[in-house]
Amino acid sequence: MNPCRAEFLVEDYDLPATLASGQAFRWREQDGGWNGVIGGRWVRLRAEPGRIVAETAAPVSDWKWLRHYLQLEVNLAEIHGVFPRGDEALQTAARACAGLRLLRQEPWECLASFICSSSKQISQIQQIIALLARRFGEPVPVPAGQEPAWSFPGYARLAEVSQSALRECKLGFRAPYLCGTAQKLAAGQVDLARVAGLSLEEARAELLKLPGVGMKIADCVLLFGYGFAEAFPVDVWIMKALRRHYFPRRRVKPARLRRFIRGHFGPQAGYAQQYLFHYMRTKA
DNA sequence: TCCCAGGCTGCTT
DNA sequence: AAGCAGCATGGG
Repeated sequence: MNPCRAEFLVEDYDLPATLASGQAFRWREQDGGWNGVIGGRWVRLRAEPGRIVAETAAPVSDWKWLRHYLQLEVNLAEIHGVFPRGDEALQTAARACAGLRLLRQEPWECLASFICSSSKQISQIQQIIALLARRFGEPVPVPAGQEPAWSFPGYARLAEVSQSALRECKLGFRAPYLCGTAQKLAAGQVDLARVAGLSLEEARAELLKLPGVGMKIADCVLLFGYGFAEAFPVDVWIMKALRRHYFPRRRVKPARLRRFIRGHFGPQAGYAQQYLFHYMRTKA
């Protein structure tokens, strides 16, 4: 098995911040690089000045899948350019998060990951996802000397797994959610491929049919898995940021908050959300 | 020991 | 529509 290597010229790409910002949960830092699995391929990424160096275990002839995952073609300046002008809090967060990008993940893995995420810290989500892959995924080739790695199990596989087996992967009360969602997908009651072609509202409604999926998790999948740029996941950190910057010492009702988000952040609300989230979590 | 974590569900008001 | 307990598990 010949390892394979490629270089991608990038401007304005903060790889560590991107891979560790709570969007994806399979990246591990090792010796100054990041090891992960994308779509059944082991990948190691390393940031160098002006470029990203990628190594795989298996030969690769077309790197389109990685360019897409990393969203290399996205122009961050254009995105920042449509943020609301007078919003100093957002501008500050965006400057502090320069080079942080939204990844484009496989929808099922993204969905399953965020079902596991509810009321968990990022480090614990990483542990859960690692346990699921090791136990139910398929081994993937890795270069000599590297830790073994597994693909993320498909929903058909998880649909035949017992809740107690999932609880052994530390899912806790989320076990029936992941189980139920996998079974519903396996039964064809929701089609993840079809979601990509729907409007934001229709797509969200479709995901909300799945057990364990509420507004927050649905918007995470819409943003990180499907690239709906206006999706705006609201978790406890974003709530803190919104209250601090936009509703100081006032109590905000959920309906009003949703209206504010829709009206204020604009067509790239998802990026705005990620910057506010990352800034609040790491720098504020 | 206590509080909290990239929440959702079902029940009450 | 809004508020809230309960749900596992582990970090700080």
